[in-house]
Amino acid sequence: MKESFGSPVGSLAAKVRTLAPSMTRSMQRVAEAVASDPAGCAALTVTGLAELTGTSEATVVRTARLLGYPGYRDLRLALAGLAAQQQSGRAPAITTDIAVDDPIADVVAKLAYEEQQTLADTAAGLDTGQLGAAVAALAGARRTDVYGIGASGLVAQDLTQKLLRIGLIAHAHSDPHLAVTNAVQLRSGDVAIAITHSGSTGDVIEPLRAAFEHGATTVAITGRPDSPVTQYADHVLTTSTSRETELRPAAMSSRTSQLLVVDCLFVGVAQRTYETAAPALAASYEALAHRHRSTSR
Amino acid sequence: MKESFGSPVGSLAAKVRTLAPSMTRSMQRVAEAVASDPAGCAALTVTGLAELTGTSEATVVRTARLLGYPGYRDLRLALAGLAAQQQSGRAPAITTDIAVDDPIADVVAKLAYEEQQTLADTAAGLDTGQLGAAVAALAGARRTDVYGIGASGLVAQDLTQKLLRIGLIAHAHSDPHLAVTNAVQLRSGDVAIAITHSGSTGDVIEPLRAAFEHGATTVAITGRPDSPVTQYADHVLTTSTSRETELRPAAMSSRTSQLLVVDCLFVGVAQRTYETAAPALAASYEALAHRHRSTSR
DNA sequence: ACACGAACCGAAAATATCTTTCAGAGGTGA
DNA sequence: TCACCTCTGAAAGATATTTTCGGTTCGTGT
Repeated sequence: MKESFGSPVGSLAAKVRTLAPSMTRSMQRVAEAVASDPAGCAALTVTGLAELTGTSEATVVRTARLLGYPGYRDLRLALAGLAAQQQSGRAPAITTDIAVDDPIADVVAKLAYEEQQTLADTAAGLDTGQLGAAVAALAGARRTDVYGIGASGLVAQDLTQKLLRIGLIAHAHSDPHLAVTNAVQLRSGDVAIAITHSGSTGDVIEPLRAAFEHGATTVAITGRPDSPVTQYADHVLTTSTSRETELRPAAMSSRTSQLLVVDCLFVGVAQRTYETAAPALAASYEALAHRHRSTSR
Repeated sequence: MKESFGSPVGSLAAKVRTLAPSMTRSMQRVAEAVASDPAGCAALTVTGLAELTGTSEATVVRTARLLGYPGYRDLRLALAGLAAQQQSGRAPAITTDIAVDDPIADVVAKLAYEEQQTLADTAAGLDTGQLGAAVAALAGARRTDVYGIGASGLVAQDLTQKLLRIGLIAHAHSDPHLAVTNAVQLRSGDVAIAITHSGSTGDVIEPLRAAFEHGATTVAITGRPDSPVTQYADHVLTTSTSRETELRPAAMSSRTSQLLVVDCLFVGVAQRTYETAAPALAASYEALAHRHRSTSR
């Protein structure tokens, strides 16, 4: 650990210019090659660079020394660093929508970027007071019912799976009739959660309303804090709504957003019930282990 | 495969995580050293790194190979690049795990940050060649079956819902018996997709195998590119594996990662079948409209 | 013009670094 | 317990880098 790498990297081009006059002709050729294409040169060995510049290995090493590195090896390392910086400095520029003719690599980048954006927006817009209240209710609930339909139905199931894993009693409903029938069984101390992006999915509002009227604590996870579903919700958790495009329907970003909220609920509840949650998690992990074929390791 | 050198540099930590389980003990030591201090390791020779990790040169080289570089020299170059990037990119603040006594606001921030990280890692690690091949197969398939169990089952359903929306024929199976019974109906030109984080869930492997043996095009979405499931997969899509903690089980990040892959598949297919996909999307949107109560706006 | 010396340059030797091979250690399943 | 198989590091082998050293060029003084 004797040596920090050769000086602030960005200055390489400048250093070449400064030192150029004091260089011999062949060294100048090497220096210029290095300055004009750091990435390319980083891929070359001494011999390669010597050939490229029409000089010898010795000259390459001399140049490296002159530029302030102990030898060619270290110059090369610095070059790789420089190349990486240039690379990353290049614009993120993924501002445009996904187009029909985008190459697949762009699709991946854009989708990832947009979902990241959605997460950031959701986290920023989430009311921690409401979240805390919902967590408290869940942690103390006798049982919990979750309503969701379509894409939101999957989120409802995700939440249910998680809660079951830490020993709580939870059910997900996507059949509106069954949901209502179950909702009327709820009473004070129980929790009902409705998940709907639009906030106006009748099939989800009805069961929440039934639960609300029977005295259960109700929670709505929706992208529209002013929508009908919030009428019957004691606590409203707002998901973010991002601009939807033809190739990226709203369902996609709302799902990401809803899942983050659900995760927050889960972790919050797990914290509050840590004494029972931790062993329950461990137990369910154990139980699954034997369902996996032994792998290569 | 064309793959330029050492792939997008930022993905190194992620690659270490996905590959770690398939590594031997000593290789893991090396990989961990490299991931935790890229800059430091870039300054070391093979011998130095071998000594530091208490292993041999051979092991260091083996590790470099496993990480996808032709040899240690190239790993070292990539490391130097990574170090330079970190240097300039200055790390964000939230590094610690979620603790039992974190206030709820921190939980939100940390979860959002970690999921963003997961997305970035996944995007970086995704092989666009494989993805493109899978998309092509899906776009031309007579029918598609998707297998997934537990948390992955929800992802399977999500994919199915999406494909149905653009007019493709797709089914999600979480019952292993039914899945196999259906799988043997598949034939050349059909597609079967298995989703499993561990890659060794027997109940998901069996149906994929059946489909594979009956000539269907098979795709595996897994976090373990070397796991049993890939034996029967024509195309392997790798999801990222992030460090799991007690309060944030692996299922959480694997789900995020899987969903991104699924979204990419969907958008890719929608692009390829735009002529039919666009009207189908519009139609399903229309069909749902009347199920929503009119809102205040 | 010629001789001399100093700096420059590259071929090849010397050294350092990286890669491969191989045989023993340690573990696993029958 | 034994056979088998994988993991591991020591050492041999291959490359890459650095150093040495003698030939060449170019400028300078006579």
